[in-house]
Amino acid sequence: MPDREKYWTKVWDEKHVFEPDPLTGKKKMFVTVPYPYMNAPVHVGTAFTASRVEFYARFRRMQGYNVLFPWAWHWTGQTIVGMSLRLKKGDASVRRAFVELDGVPEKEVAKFVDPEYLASYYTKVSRQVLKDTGFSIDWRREFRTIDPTYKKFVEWQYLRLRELGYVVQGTHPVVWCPYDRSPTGDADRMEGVGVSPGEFNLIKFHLGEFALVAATLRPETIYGATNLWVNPESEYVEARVDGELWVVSASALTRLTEQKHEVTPVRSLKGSELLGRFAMAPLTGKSLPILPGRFVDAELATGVVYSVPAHAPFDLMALKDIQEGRTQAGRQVKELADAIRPVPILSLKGYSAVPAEDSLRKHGAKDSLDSSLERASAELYSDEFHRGVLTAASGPLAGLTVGEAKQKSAELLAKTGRLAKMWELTEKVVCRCGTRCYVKILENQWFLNYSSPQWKAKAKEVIEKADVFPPEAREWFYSTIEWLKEWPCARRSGMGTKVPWDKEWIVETLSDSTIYMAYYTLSKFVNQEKVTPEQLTPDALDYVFFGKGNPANISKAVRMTEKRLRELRTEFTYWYPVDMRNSAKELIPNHLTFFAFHHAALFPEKQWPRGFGINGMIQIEGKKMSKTTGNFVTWKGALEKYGADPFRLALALTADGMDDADWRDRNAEDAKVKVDSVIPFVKKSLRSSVKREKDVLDDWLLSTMNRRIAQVTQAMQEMKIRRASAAAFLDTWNDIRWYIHRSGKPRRQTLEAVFDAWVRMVAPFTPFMAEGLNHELRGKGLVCQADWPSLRDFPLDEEAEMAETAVNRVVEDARNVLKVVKGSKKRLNVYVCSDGSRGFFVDLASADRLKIGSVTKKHEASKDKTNRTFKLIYELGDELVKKYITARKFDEYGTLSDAAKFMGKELGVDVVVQKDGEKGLRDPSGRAKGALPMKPALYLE
RNA sequence: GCGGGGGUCGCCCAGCCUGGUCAACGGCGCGAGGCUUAGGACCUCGUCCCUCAGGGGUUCGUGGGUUCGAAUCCCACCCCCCGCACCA
Repeated sequence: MPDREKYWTKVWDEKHVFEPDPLTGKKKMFVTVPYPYMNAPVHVGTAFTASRVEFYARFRRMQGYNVLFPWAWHWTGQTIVGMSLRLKKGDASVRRAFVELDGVPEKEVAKFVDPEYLASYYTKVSRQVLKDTGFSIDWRREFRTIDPTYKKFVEWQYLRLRELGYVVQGTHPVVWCPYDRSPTGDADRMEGVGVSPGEFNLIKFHLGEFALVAATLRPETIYGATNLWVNPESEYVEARVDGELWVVSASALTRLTEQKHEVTPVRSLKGSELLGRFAMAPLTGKSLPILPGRFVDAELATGVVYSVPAHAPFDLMALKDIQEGRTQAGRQVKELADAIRPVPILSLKGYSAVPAEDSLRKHGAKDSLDSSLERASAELYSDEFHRGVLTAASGPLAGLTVGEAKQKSAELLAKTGRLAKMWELTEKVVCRCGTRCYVKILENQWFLNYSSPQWKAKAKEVIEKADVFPPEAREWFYSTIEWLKEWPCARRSGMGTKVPWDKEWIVETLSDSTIYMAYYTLSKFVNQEKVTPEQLTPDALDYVFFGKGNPANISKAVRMTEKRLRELRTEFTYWYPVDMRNSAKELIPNHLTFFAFHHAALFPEKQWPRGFGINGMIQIEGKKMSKTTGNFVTWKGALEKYGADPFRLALALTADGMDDADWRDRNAEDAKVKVDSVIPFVKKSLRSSVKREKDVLDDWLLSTMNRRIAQVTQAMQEMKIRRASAAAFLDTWNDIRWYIHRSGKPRRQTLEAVFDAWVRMVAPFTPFMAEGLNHELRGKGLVCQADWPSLRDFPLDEEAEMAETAVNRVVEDARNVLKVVKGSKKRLNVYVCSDGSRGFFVDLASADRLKIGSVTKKHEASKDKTNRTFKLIYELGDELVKKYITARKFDEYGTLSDAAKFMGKELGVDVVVQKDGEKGLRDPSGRAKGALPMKPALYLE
């Protein structure tokens, strides 16, 4: 860490500048960012999101707000525990990620088998990184989400939510890992990401007194069934299921148990024992042979399927496997298979009568285990679903579309009593631990009832009343609120807070982080050891956060002084509500909306969040950041490579709105060069400056500063960090450069005033450099505590601005001409328009359309310029024209004459400015009379 | 599929809400010149096409439409990104 950064960090620290306490009468600003999850060190994505709040915090502080920017660490949940576990089991990829991507030393990794150690290590590293980056955080309020006091807070929150009826119990199917004994979300899966439970139809085929139970998603094909498939190698069972006798795979039986069916096994048998027997189909009454299907997965649904070879590539192929000898079969079984012909039951344009045959030909599968059959099935099914119509072969389903027939067939089957349902995964799902998952019905789970219309309405109100930056994000919140249903808010495993009334469960991590911002007001006291976990009873917290109850009695009950208790309350009411919460857009559909829901439920309107800031995701060198591809940059890595200020500036300049931010080394290097050259530039400029009276250029620069300050202020208030930082850092710099270039002899007093404002404008972005520069310019005080630049110090001067515009327009026009004109030219004649022409322009621009006639009458001499003048009025634009009309004192001729030397230098020719209508005019080509206001005539010779 | 956001002159991106000031801001890259012992950095200019007078032509995903006038408004279509839940 460079000395400059170390020095100023220490100064900020010693002066406690970022440790705000309630100050009566001072306006406050409470800004937050979601705490990062400590299964990894913070990375540039975290930095991007958090830096937006950091810039905003520093900006608001300079605007005079008492700003609180706290920080904490997210430890709760399954992920950290899961990673520890995987490491313990010797998973090489986790270890590699720790060492190679996160940069953890080997001897530390060894200790990561303890999840709390893992999290504490990353917390330690990340905290230091944030400090080194110069974040203006009040570290006195730091906490981890497994702290006993935090748990007290969450317990209290859930007790109250439950009392309000927002926590309900329910029974739902989940993707389940029997090894972890826990639901398996996408993040926990090795295979089958995105797969969710679906309901399969179980169709019972009579097999003696038993039912051979086949599973299908396509009951509408029942009329095309020619046979049944079982896997000859797999275990099957005869069992009593919900009072009936079923034959299903052994695996199916355990899963049926998990789905709350009543199950008693009778005897097991091998799949092969079923081969060659016949089972009777419902609806059709056909007797269908049971054949060996090697593709049948006993772990999926019932391990029995029925065969529709006309429409299912798998079935047709499996049949051919037997017929062509690829599947071993006894003679009797083979004869049965040989006799089977596909039975088409729907017509499909673009296919022959047996679509599965076409499909097989197209995809060229070699046997029924060929993986291409997956694709073939999906494609054929999609076509059939969208375009297929059931034929007469389907009896009562004839004429229906596949979608309609699906429903109708299920109804018909249900009527015969030969339909049951079973939850199943449409694709194989494997847990990170390597265990195959299935669907389990979880009973008596706890849910947050986001379905409640009243709650939804209130949450919507929270968003409606808050600022949302950028405004496009608002719609996303509304649709999320509409769309949210019951959210399972408790889990069996992982770190976290136990559900206070049901200690078997742990509050799920997205649900324990919804109102914790309130806890920052308390954590200060906890860290100062002024409050213990035991004191944070629900009653005490009711008082602190709701103002409920009698503080005298409560303080006695929890053995805390009443004064202290009231202090906690004061701290909360001072800081709340949250004024700005910023996060990446991916959190809109969950965390940020939950945050709105929970505040709506628990707090009165005046404590609802006031502002939401949303940013895009981070990309690295134009590609998605990803640990698996190694396209990953840690915050620490970037910080050490470029230094705090360049890192911050590069982040600020990356992106605005919900656009994805692209982290590129080049940009960071560029930012470093820029940051490093500010102070030398300022020093050099001041050295070259002179003490003198103000001229029009000084007025121009001061006026331009006014506009920059306004622009930056506005952008910051709208969380347009990129725009703000670009204007503050780069555009202002260019303005100053232009002034120096244009003026030749910059005025010292002007530069001093401008630099003084500039250093304050860039301070939120590059605070270390700014402190250093401020120290050199002012010699004392801290720029982070200085006032934000005031517009009043930089008067607008429209005439000075117009003068610069006039000069630049001439230079631009002349360049155009010089570019086109061949031959060497020595002298540029600039003819400013006559007063008459100016009067005509003014009258024409201010006249309304109908009175143009009288204007032209008044200005006989300028009449033939009417069209060109109108065109010019359009070209200049309303704003400039208005300015021109009001600026009576503006002297175009004087301005351009004064700038003649400058223009000459820029253009490389002598510039002579004259005014049309003056006597002694030198006008060899007769162009002078064509001059218009802000558009002098030019003549090169 | 559903929901949200986008597609702009080599690249990144501003403009779009509130139509004309838009060949379209800014940055990067590239080219020329300056500065410098040299390089880097820095400064200036140029960077869609044509043009010996400040002009003209063709552009803002595609195709239509509204309008005197559309990057901006309307309709349809194509493409990209994000989210879609027992998980941070």
